[in-house]
Formats: sequence, structure tokens, C-alpha cells
Amino acid sequence: MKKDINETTESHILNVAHEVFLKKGLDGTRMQEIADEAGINKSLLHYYYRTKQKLFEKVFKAAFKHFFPIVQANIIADIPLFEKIKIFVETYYNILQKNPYIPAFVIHELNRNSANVTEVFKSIFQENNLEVDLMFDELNRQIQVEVEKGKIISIEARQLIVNILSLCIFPFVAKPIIKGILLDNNEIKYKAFIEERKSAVSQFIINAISV
Amino acid sequence: MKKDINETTESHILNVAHEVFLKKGLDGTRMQEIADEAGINKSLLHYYYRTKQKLFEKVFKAAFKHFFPIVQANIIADIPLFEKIKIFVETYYNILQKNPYIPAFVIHELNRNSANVTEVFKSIFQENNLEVDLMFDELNRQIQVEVEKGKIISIEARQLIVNILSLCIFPFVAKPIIKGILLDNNEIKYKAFIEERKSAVSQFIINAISV
DNA sequence: TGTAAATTTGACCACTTGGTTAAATAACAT
DNA sequence: ATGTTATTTAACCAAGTGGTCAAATTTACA
Repeated sequence: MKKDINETTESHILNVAHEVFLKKGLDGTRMQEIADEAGINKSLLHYYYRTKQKLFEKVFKAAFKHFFPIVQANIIADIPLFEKIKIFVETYYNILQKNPYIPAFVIHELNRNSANVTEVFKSIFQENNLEVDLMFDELNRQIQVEVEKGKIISIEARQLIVNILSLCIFPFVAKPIIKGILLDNNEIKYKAFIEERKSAVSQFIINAISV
Repeated sequence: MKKDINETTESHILNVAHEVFLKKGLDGTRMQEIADEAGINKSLLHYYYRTKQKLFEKVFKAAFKHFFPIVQANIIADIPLFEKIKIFVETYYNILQKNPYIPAFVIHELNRNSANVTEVFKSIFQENNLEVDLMFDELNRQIQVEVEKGKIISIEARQLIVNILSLCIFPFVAKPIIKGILLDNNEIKYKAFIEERKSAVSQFIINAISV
């Protein structure tokens, strides 16, 4: 990875580390490889970030924020439910197309080290002033209104959100399987497959909850 | 892990290796740890399995087969589509509840080393005499019949299968997130959340494709 | 029982790993 | 120019790492 002319060494290291960690994970990454990839001496990594763990945590936190991006803003937005779903799915697919490897990375590292997960969550939610419970209360209320209008079936907000996220994220983390088994290992077919889902998935969800 | 009295050392090693690899991944696993966990000398691992890579491949292949278990048999079964979906989802959730960490493991290792993925697929499909294309042709035909009867909307078999697998598998690979963020880090709530999905997901899917 | 084969072990090795340290260089203020 | 600080490097280290090997032990069996 080339260093931008107006980029500090410190942030350049972070960019390269992001690239390598995402591809190889914490355990699979060597400090030497990051140094080589960044075109610098290995000691410089430690000069700026002390330890591998600290460098990794910086990268992980940033990646995690990408993983939970517009979720909250969209969920509590004051727009009709079906529209909300459409916008969410399309926005999320766009983000994932730009950052396709983040979900698999985050999921693996969380499964690998679920001990301090909660702390990471807390610090991120505090920084961004997120209130998860309120978010779901709000969504549940909106759902309830539609249910009483007889427009949709009853569904718990958390289950709905997990369904939506499943349909958005899984095709990216399972890319090797989908592409390799279902799509002749053909990248173009995979791209088209994903592209089709941008609209198909929201329609699928809306049908699923429509009465 | 305790060795069964009527278990050979060789298969005991494999069981322990399975346990450790699943938890820590290829890169995160130390041969010494497998040896300790199995209560044997490290040299014995090499005696039976030559290298770490070879031991890993044995474990991975077995895990992968669990990941793609009844899929095929169910897809081509001669039963009504809606029933097929119900049975599939419930069976798959049961398997996942018994092997909750296999999907995340397989997904991570595939993403990490997509080079020889295709070979692994081929050898597994040959061993089990699977014909993916025929499988989907069959399912597409069944879908087409229902479409013409005016009972369901048109959907490509591969997209439908990916939707189903997404809704089944994702809640397991994303367990730390779902449990940690949505469910107060409460294991019982998570268990209940999954349990509810066993029937809810198939209903969700059936609604989604019903006309 | 004796002995050949299979199993298991401890000692060892070359190499890699994350991390340290002191010295060298560049940047900068006076 | 000169001293001061920040950046960068090369050399090095202790603790692992996967893997080997010869010897010890157990098992099989004639």
C-alpha cells in the first residue's frame, strides 16, 4: 500500500494494519508483514502503537463502527416502515459492497475473544451516544401501529432486525461458499447475485411481514 | 477433553483437535495445546498426522460436511414446497444448536484461504456424489409449478436458498453481537431468541414468497 | 517366553515471533 | 550554526513455534 504524500506515518501504518488484519485476522497477522507492506522498519510500529494488541484494537474498533453504521439512525427515523426497510437494505448493501470483508473480520474476532466484547460495545455506544433499548422500543411501537392497522403481522423488533441483518450480511461473509458452490466460482455472477439482492431482499422482507 | 475408554488415540487426537481448532482457528491453535488438551506428548500428534496442516485439513473437511448436511437431501425431496421449507429450517436449526461454532469456523477459514477452496468442495461433492446444478434445477422446477398455480411469487432457487441459509446461520455466527448488544449479554435470552426462530423463520420465509 | 512391531516419550533444533534498545538521522527552534 | 526533540533504523533477545529423532515403553503374536 502506497503512502499518500499528505498522510502522516502514523495514520499510514493504521491504514496498512487495517488492510492486513482484515485479510489475515489477529492471529494470522505478523508485525513484520505490516512493516513491509508499509515500507517501514518494524520498530516503528512499536514506536507508534506499543504492541500488536494495541494496534489491533485501534483497527478493530474502527472496523466495528463500520459494521454498525447507519443502523441506529435509520431505525429511529420518522418514515413509514416499508420505506424504512427499503432504504435500510439498499444503504446497507452499498456499504457492504464497499467494505465486504469487515463483517467476517468482526465476527471472527468477536467469536475468538468474546471476553472483552461487552467493554468494546459499551465504549463504542457511549462514544456515539447510542441507546439500544430505546431504539428497539421505538421500532416496536412503529410495528405495533402497523399491526393494529391490519397491515402487517406481529413481529418482535429484535427478530425483525436480525432477519434483515442476516439477509444483508450473510451473503458477504459466506462469499467463498456462495461463489464457489452456487455460482461456478465466477466473480461476475457473484457480483450480479449481490446486485439483484439490493432490491429483492427488501421486497422479500416486506412480503414476509405483510398481512 | 477426556479420552473414551474404547476410543483409539488417533481418533481421540482428532476429537481434541476439532475442539481446539473450532475455538481458535488454524492460526490461533498451537500443536502443544492440542497435545496438552489430549493428555499426550506433542510428538504423538506428528506421529499420527505428520503436520499441523494435515491435521487441520482432516478437521476442516469433517466440519464442512456438517455445515452442508441435509441440505441436498431435503432440497430434492418430493414433498410440497412449504412443508419442505418448514422441515428444512427446523432440522437445520437443530443441527446448528448442536454444532453452533462450526459455521463461524468454516466461514473464517474459507475467507482466510480461498485458494484451495474449490478443490475441497470438489472432493467433498465427489465423495458424497452431489450434483449442485441438478439440485437447483429441480428446486427451480418445483418453484415454477407453484408460481403457475398462482400460489407463490417468482424467485430464483439460489436466491431462495441463500435467504433461508442466511436466516438460519447468521444468528449463530453473530452470536456475540446479538447476545451482547440486543439481549443484555444474557445466555438464556439468547437461547430463547434462537428457539423462537425455529418456527418463526420458516413462517417468515413462507410469507415472503406467498402471493 | 522372546522378539518384532507399534506406540509414546524427552531432548533437541532451526526458525519465527513480538518486542527492546541504543545509535543514527531528520526536523526544528533559538 | 547549535543544541533539542521527534522520527527512523539496525542489531539484538527471550520466548515460543512446528517439527525431528533416537530411545524407551507397550503391545501383538509366534
